[in-house]
Amino acid sequence: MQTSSLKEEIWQIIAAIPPGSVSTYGQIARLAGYPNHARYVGTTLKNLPHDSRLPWHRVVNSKGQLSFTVHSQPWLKQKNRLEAEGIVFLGDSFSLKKFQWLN
DNA sequence: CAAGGGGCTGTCA
DNA sequence: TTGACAGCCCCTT
Repeated sequence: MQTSSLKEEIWQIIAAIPPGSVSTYGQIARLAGYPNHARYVGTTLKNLPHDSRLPWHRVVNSKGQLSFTVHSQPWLKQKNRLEAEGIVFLGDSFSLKKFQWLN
């Protein structure tokens, strides 16, 4: 279909992230063909409908940390989902090198 | 039609 | 090593 918007391209890519792996905003933007759109990826996820099935929790920043305020409600939620998939947290972050999605 | 903002990133000190 | 700053582009008012 005519995915006339970057938003849909981004959704497609995120939907392809396998369980137990994570990806960064920059990586997703790059896969979509837009190297400098990392920020937009974040904005797009923020605007996702609540009934969306996208694994948005598998998207983190380049430091191996969650982009929310540490220990905040959404932060904990994302952390829980990741741990449920096998990601092991070391304090407030995890080893990005170890869990990042290799495409 | 024009302006502003955003769940980021990479570089420099 | 950690902290701070500016830049990137698309969508919504």
